[in-house]
Amino acid sequence: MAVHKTINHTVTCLAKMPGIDGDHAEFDPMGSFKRGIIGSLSSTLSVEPDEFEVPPSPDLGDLALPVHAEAKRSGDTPDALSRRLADLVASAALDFVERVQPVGGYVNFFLRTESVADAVWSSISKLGEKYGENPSTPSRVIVEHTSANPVHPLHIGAARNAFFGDTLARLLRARHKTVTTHFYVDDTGRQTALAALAYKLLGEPEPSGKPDFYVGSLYVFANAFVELYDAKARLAEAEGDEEVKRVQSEIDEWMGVLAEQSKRDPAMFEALSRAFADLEDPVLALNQLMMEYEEGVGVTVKLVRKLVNHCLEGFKQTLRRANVNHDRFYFESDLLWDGSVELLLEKLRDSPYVKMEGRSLIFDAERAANELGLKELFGIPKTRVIPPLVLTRSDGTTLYTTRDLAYSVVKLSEADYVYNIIGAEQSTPQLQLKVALYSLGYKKIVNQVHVPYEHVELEGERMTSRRGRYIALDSVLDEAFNRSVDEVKRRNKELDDDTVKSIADKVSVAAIRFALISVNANKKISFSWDRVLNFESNSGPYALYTYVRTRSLLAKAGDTSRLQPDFSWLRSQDEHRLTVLIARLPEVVGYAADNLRPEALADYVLKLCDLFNSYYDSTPVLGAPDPALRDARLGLVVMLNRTLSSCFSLLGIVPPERM
RNA sequence: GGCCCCGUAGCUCAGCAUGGAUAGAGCGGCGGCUUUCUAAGCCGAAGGUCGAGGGUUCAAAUCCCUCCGGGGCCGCCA
Repeated sequence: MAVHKTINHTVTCLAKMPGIDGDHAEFDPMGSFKRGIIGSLSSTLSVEPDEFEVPPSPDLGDLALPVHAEAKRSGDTPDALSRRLADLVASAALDFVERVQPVGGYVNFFLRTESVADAVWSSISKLGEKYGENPSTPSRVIVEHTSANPVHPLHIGAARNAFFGDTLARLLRARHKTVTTHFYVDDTGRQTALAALAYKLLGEPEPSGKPDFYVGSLYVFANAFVELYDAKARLAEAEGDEEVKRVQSEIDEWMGVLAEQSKRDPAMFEALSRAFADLEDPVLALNQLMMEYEEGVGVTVKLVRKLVNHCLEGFKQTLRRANVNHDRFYFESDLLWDGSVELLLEKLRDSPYVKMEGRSLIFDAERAANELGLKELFGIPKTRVIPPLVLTRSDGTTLYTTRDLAYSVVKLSEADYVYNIIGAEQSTPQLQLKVALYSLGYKKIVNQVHVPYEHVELEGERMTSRRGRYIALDSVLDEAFNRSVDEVKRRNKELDDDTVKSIADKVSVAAIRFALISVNANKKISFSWDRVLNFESNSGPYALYTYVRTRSLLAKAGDTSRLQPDFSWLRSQDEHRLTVLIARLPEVVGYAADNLRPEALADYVLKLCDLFNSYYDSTPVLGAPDPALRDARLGLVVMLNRTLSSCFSLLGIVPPERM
């Protein structure tokens, strides 16, 4: 076909131009156009592809090259320079450039719809579901995410972490990185010991109900009983009215927690209040359990691992439901038992930046950072003071960050880059960790990045797992599912129950993932049901709905596999804009992955949907007045369908065939 | 007190990395659209001292400084 000759001609031409990577042209149509333009300017000016901008309005073109800076360098006026460059590009008569226009210091390029569509069509024909991938330098990457303490169900805040990490991993794979996702199981801390203590007191029964919820209940009770014991002891020794008042209010607070939790699980409350009352000293029992687990004492190891695995089983069920995947669960305790932590502690004890204070070991991160020039290396201001890091408790047991040092060494031995999705409140310890490891000679730690995210708040307060005050991801999934079932039934009365459920399942996950991923990670999210159950514009379900419209069109069109559209028929503004936007997917993927900003992809999806829905409303596809026009529009729908599918797969959502 | 993050329309958010062309969406409110491919949709009008003030620049929501408001962290939680 003539059309296909044109495509191949365009692509080969680009591939032969200096500095153009043939393989890359196949992945990134827009990039190849930029390179083509750069080629036509090369006699006068050297331009990088990323100097191009997207004009603020499509009326100004599809690509813009700002020349203010160059004009300043060369002593030209921006106006004169942009006119000169525009003439240069025009005289090159690039077949994909419809028009070049110099406007106030910019050179604006209007691309030919047909050329862009041909390039995307060719790319999609070759790549299929890989369209959107944007290869970069290959490297091994570990993304650690979720990593919630295995003592309570995943709440909606942990879900934000999980969705962010999972989406980032998908984006990095689209950059052709070799990605391994890790869930770091913090099974050695005080939190786990609390739940384990309660579990032991009950005689290690099989959990009733979903296991992570069962463990979560143990944890809230254990924590409350221990806090109460501790507070009461302090009350006995409290001096002065103010002190007494303060401790008393703490006691009231924990009594309140017990009351709330006992309503949820009266039987467990009864059993545990007796068991804790019988304990001579719960704090002592707790510390002993913690110590035994760190030392690897057989019965304790069995107990804690059993409890932790119950909780992880619950996590896995929930995460599977939400399409979140982890390649590996890494147990923190293993690092203690195989001597990795001790090895690091030995090195640290010899470090000039470490000293004993009282009975605990302290690392002077500020001095280390200053003497080794690490603030500059890590890109933080010189004025930022890094507080000292406590490495061991007075009883010799380790703290979270200390164990995390050993874990970081493991991760860096297995990957070139490490992204840790961890709450913003841990910025300081994460920085201390980098300084400590660098000071011990682990220079590769510069490649470990703490990716901070802010919390999901509940009615203006932080959710607290310790007090049992949180919204579980399971509850949100359930609620969204029920709501989706209603909506699907209302619109599709003829569907059988299984189909309805299958659709509702996809819609609900899309709603939640989309809602949480579309807000920049360093902004707090205030949880509201309205937000996560939003099925209208700017939502996951809206995007799915748009996709379903394309599905439905394609299904009605019959077999499109041999479609050979002549895109010269695409002449409307909407068609042009849609085509150009579709062609931008690879660069959006590149941007989102490289800048750790998955929300950019969500934003892109919404733009595509808005444009298409408006087009759909105004323009008949199947009923187009001419068969060739129909095929061209159908071809556009095929490309949009492919583009949305690729986006969904990157966002971890699965589109239904109808809804 | 020191440090980190946030502050854009009534509400929820894009845009800020690499300054650039009239600051964009959605929700809510207002007014319309369904004999036509799924109305979870579309179209229209309204709504902004980009927290405040200074500075750098031909050009600042974007960079720098100060201040205000909210959140977080600051020695044995994670």
